[in-house]
Amino acid sequence: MPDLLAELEWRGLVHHATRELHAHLAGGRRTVYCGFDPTAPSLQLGNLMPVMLLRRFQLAGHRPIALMGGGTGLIGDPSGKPGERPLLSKEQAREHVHRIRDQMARLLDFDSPDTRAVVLDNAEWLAKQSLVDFLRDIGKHFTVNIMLQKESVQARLDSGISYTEFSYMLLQAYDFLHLFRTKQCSIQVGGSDQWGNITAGIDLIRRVDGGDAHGLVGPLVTTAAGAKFGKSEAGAIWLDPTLTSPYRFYQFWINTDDRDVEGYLKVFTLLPQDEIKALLKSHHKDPSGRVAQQNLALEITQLVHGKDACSSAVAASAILFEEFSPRDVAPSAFDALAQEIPTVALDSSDGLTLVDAVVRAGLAKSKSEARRAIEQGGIYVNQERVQDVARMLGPADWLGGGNLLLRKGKKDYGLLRLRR
RNA sequence: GGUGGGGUGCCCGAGUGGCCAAAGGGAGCAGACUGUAAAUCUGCCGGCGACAGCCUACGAAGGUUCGAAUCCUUCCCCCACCA
Repeated sequence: MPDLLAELEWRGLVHHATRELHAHLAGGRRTVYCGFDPTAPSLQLGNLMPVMLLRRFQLAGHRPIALMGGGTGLIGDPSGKPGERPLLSKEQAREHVHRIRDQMARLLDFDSPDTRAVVLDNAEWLAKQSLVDFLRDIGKHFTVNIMLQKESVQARLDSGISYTEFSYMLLQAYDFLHLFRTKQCSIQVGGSDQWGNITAGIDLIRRVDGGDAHGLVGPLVTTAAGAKFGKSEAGAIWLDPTLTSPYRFYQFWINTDDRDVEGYLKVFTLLPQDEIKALLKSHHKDPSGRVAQQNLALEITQLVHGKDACSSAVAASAILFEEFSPRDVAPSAFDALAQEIPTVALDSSDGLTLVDAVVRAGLAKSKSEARRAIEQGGIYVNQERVQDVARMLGPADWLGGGNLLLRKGKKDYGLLRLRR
């Protein structure tokens, strides 16, 4: 078995790990889990690092469990949150669990006989857990003193934390114990904010069962520019293609800052060390070639959205970002583009002003904003800059049977199509 | 419970009767430069608009005034110190 831990170290994926994890891993095939609370209908980029951790364990011969937080999601994890958050409704949680469960199908391997991934939902055991039994069997093993010392709680002591969120770590600890007992799961991984919750579980397992459990958390992924990782201007980048199109997803990675690309290749791709080193070498030699970004985008988009969707995203990017004249583009290319970039169908183009078109295409929130963009030279009709605020759209603007490509700034596109 | 301070645009933060759609900074957007990068520089940055202007905005509701973010009253919420 290859040395997984050394590999993870090299990738900068070990922010914290229990001391004997190395020996534990060397001892044979282990079962490892990571929890995902259904706070949103889809995983987002922030969840990708832990997912990839599971995947790496799996590739190294261990068995992953993706645990859906159908139960814990109802409580709310205070870790890393500045304040109390509204509770998720039970229906919402159920719906989210359902959708996230489906997403896992592509990210982990569910077929290999020895290391087949499993998806579980902690609602299965938490929902029917009796309060009295829980307090007697689990609660007794925690002192409030220790709980108060956890960073996630400390951070909230003056802004306030409800009893509900305060209890969260007990539930997560109990999850670990449950999986330890029923699935022989001995390792938990997660993001760096999960360390406190994970060690709570490890301690519980030792106290109650005298068991030996381990944990590992990855780094807090950052951007060189100091912005939150995984957010674009438009908000979070989702793994669900209906929430963030594969094209947009691909573009997100293509735009990676030079300073971040090395870390991202290591953290998010499955490319082997020598390939990453080679990529970085050519990247340093000629950053303007953006080989590293391209490979990064390609790898991750393929992994998350599949080969076909990825090729479409690449194709669309080629059409939009390589010199081309829209007037020469075949109508079928517009059909392809319509799948990738925000597209609006119109019934008629009568009396349509450019200002309205820009708003309709979602490139501006208001007419004022659209007007401003035009005045500042930021709006392009079929790749040609238009600065006339009063511009009307006429027949000459509609290409290939009713397509009009709008662009705002360097890389924000929208397609208008006439319905016929 | 008492006393003092405060709630301003996406965020921070100035403004104490008209010159305030509200200084300054950050974020964001556009332009130039470039490599769909970073840094830098320039412009923009409530809405509507025939660009003259109109409407909505400074915790909430009332009031004073020709005129209020700025004064008064009540209410809600924060913070500090005291007990």
